[in-house]
Amino acid sequence: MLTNLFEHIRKFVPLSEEEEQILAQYIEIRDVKKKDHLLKAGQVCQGNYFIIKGCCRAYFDSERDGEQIYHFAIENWWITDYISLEAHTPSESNIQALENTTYAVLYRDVQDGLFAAVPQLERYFRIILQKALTAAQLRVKYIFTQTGEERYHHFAGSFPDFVQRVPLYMIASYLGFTPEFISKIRAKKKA
Amino acid sequence: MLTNLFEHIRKFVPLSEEEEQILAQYIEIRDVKKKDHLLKAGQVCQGNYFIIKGCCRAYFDSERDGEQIYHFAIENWWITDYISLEAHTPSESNIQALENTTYAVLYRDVQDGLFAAVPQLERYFRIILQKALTAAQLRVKYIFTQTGEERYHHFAGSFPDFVQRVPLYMIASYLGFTPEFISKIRAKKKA
DNA sequence: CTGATTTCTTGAACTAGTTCAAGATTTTGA
DNA sequence: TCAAAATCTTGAACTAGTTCAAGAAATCAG
Repeated sequence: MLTNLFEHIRKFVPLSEEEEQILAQYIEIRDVKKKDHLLKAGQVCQGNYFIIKGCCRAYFDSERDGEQIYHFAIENWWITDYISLEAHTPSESNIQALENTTYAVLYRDVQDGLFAAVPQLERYFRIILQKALTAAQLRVKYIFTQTGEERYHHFAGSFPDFVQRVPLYMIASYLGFTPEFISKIRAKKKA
Repeated sequence: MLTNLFEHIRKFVPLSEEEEQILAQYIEIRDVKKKDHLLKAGQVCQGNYFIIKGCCRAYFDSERDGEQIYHFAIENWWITDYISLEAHTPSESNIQALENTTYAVLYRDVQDGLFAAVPQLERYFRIILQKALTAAQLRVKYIFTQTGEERYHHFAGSFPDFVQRVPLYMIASYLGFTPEFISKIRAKKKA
């Protein structure tokens, strides 16, 4: 069940079979159905979620324009609300399954114990976080230097899987514009 | 000279005096004058910069709208181009001093050696990166849920130091709009 | 298989923020 | 101390993307 996670970790740091065993004791595996929530606004986020099978989105409800999606995750991606996780404050965002999903949870309150037992996991997360930060900076770059149309084509080119699996109006939300606008872009392309 | 850095590290992990000595051997201290570059587009970014005294910006040249600033740093902030640093590819961005600046460099190629010598620094960077990622997610949130006007007031409220130290047109760039627009916002407030 | 729900499309009126251009003010370096 | 450079302001014309409204198409649960 945790094979995905073990392999993902091995891309960055060594991990023996004994260490796999230890890790497994610190991790909880869960299932959610499509549309169920891994985290709801108001709850304090308790951990980091690794998607084993399925697809999720993280979003907040903004009074102005309904839901604003800020992150997607599919197989082998981590997803969480760092704001809530770090500050121990109630989350302002929701994490929801877009398909029936199996995921692993690493709870915040056991994380340091795990790092003490398997020190190179501290390194693994350092590397993962650095990659996530790189991606976040790149995202800001694209938001500011590309038009909506360019951003849509760029995203569709970079993540064709998402365009398949996720409704277009959610991609519109993630990219920061309206579903109507995405429709108009596509209409243009056919012509 | 490295007192700032040592204290910053101690906010997150313990650090003995012997470890300070070791760390100091891995770090290089540099000075740049206002307007000089810590990193220029085209160079491969070689390390992570910690601002001891001064103020810098990171930006790329976009053909569409001139310079796009994606990060500022003042005393006790780290700044680098993770995209270039991580992929070992020529940077598309520039890091420039906005004041005469003293900074510490941790070079990529000695970083692992340092972590081996002082393991809790791996943890320090994990924590720092998590905070940076949180900030980056928050930034995307604000970009998408607030109007330009709200974003300006929010930024000015959260980072009054920057509004003092950095020209307004650079803040406009960082927030993703034009200097003219920021002028109009301020004109409105006075009225 | 079928009605209900979810997702996608289209068009017309609209607005937040841009662009261009020019002048005013502030800061800087020699 | 003063000219040059950098920064900030203002107004008028403009545009990328929104909003609203309504219908069409696709998907889903029972």
